[in-house]
Amino acid sequence: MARYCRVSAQIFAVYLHQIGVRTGVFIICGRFTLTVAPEAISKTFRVPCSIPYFPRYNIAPGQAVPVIVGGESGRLLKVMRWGLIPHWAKDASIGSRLVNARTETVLSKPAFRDSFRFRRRCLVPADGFYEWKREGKRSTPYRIVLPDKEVFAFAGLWDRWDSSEESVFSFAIITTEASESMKEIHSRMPVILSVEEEYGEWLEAGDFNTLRKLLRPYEGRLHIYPVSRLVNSPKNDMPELILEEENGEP
DNA sequence: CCAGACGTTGTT
DNA sequence: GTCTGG
DNA sequence: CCAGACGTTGTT
DNA sequence: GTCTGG
Repeated sequence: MARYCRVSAQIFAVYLHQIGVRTGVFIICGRFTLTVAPEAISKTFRVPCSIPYFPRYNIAPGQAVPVIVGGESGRLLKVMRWGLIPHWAKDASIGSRLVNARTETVLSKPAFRDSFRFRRRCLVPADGFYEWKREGKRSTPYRIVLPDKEVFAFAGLWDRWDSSEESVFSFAIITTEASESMKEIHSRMPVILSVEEEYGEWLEAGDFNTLRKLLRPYEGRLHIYPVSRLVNSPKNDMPELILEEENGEP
């Protein structure tokens, strides 16, 4: 088994560049966390995973993110940009608006339906995500994790965009209405998949009923807790962002 | 026919 | 106010 | 999601 | 690329 070491942000950026994620046109960036080791991703999603160990506490749209896609020869981990650029787009900037896709309309929207139909579906590994609760003018960030903080996946869609200069792979995260526990914070939530059967179905199923069944609010137990406002800025990416605050409102 | 959009979120 | 970038 | 920009010219 | 609006 290969061993991984923690690498600097600079080295990680170089690595992303090497595997085809260009920093020029976009990049390097909802919000969610992915702090687990590559071994955990590999084990949970049954996919070869050779990315360096680089915990991320504040992943924002526009950034390069590892996702899992299905393929003829099995699952594959691929780094993509968050913010789907449809293959027909004239320029990449549309991606900054296609960060989420609604479950309710995913089959009818031109930007998403082909990805849904033609198996350009992906799993987006995460071990938590942020939502902001609005209270008047104030908004407070919360982090949502599974009970044991284990890694899970958002249901995603991806596409490939080709310009004369480059090919960009990008994805969007599917949303649905909030579950009972999430409604305290927010009216919507990402689609969460957390067991192997769901992973397989989302990547490989051809039947729309099977797929739509997966796109429901997550009713399992969630741990929801307020975090530091430092998370507001995508520039901040450090372990302190996911600490439990002592007295409720941070 | 061509032109223009193609998306979600939340708030007023 | 609204869009783009992260 | 939030933060930050919101512009053009010409020159290095 | 494909649909909607004019």
